[in-house]
Amino acid sequence: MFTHRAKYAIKALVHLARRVGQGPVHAQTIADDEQIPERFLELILVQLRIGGLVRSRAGRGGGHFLEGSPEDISLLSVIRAIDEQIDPLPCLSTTAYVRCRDCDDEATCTTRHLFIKIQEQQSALLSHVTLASVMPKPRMAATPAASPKLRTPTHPVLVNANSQHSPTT
Amino acid sequence: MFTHRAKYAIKALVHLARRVGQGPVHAQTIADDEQIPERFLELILVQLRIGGLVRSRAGRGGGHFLEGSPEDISLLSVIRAIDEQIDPLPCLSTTAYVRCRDCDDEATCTTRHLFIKIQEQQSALLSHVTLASVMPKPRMAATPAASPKLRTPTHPVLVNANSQHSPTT
DNA sequence: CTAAATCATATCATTTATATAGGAATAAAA
DNA sequence: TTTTATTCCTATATAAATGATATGATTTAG
Repeated sequence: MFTHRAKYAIKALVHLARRVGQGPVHAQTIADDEQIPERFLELILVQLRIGGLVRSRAGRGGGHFLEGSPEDISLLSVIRAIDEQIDPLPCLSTTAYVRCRDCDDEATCTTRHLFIKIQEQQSALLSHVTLASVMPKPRMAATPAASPKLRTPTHPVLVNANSQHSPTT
Repeated sequence: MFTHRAKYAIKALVHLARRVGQGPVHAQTIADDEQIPERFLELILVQLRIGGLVRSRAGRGGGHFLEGSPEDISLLSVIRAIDEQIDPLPCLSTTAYVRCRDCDDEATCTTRHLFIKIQEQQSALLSHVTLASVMPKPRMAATPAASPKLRTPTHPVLVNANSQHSPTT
C-alpha cells in the first residue's frame, strides 16, 4: 500500500507538470483542484522541496513549481522524498539502518538476501515511471480521431506484463 | 516496507520448506530457531493455514507443515495471506474497496490508472518469487567444489535487473 | 486421563499515518 | 513603509495499524 501522502504528492506533481512554464501555482489552488486538505498538502510540498522535486517562492505571487522536467521525475524519487522508509526491511536501509534482532548473521540471512532482490526489482520498477509517462502527450493536435489511449509513448512507460489486472488484497 | 509479520511468515515458511517430508514442526521449534516471538508466530501460522499455505495438526505430536510444494508458494500468496491490504490504493482492492474521497471519477483518474499499472507489475514480481527460489538446491552432492552461490536455478528466480543494489530510503 | 500441542479471542502498548493549528518568515504591491 | 498574500516551521491531536502478550479452550496421541 502506498500512503495517502504519496498519492497526494503524485497528484500535486502531476498538477504542476501540467502547468510547466506557467509560473508558480498556489498550494491552495492545488488543494482545491485535487481535493487535498490544504494544510496537509503544504507539508507535503515542503517535503518535495527538500527532496529537490519542486521549488517554491514565498510571499505574494508566490507558489510552487517543478524543479526539473516531468521526464526526470520518477515515482521512485517521489516515494523517497515522501516516505522516509522505503526499504523492505530496516536492515536494508542505508540512512535508517536498524539491525533485525531476529538475525544472527546478515551475511547469510536468507530473508535479507531475498528482500535485497525484491528491493532492486521494485526500485527499478518505480524508477522507470516518470511524471511524463503518466501524462497524455498533448503534441500536434490531429491524428485521424483514433483512440488516444494507446499513443506510443516517447518516454519510458510501464510494460504491460501479461496484464490481467491481477487479483487483489 | 514489508511488515514484521510478513518477514516472520516467510522465515517460518522457509523453515518448513527445508523440512518437507519430515513430518509436522512445532511452532515452538520454529520460534526458537528463527527467533520469532512464539505466541506471535502462532497467530501468523493460523493466518497461513487460513490462506492455505500450511496445514496444522493439533494435539500431541502435532505441528505445522507446508500445504503445497515450495515451488508453488509465491511471495505474493504469502503477502496476501498475511497483510490484509496489499493494493496501492483502497480504491483498487476487490475485497476491501473504498472509494477515494479526493476522486470525482475513477474512470478518468490519472492516479488510479497509474497505480493499477504499478500494482500489476508488483504482483507479477512477487508472484515469480517462490519459496523454492530462495532455497539452495541440495541436489546431487558433487560438482567440483565450485561456488554454490550461482547454481543455475530450476525454478523461476528474480532476474538481476541491472542490479546495483539501488540507493535506499 | 493426561500431556503436548494447536486454536480462539481479547487486550494492551507502541508506532505510524493523517491530519489540524498558530504563527513566523518572505516578498510583492500599494 | 504598510498591507496583503503566500509559503514555511513547529507543535499538537486523533485515529488506525502494527506488534506483541495473555488466558484459556480444544484437539489428539499415547
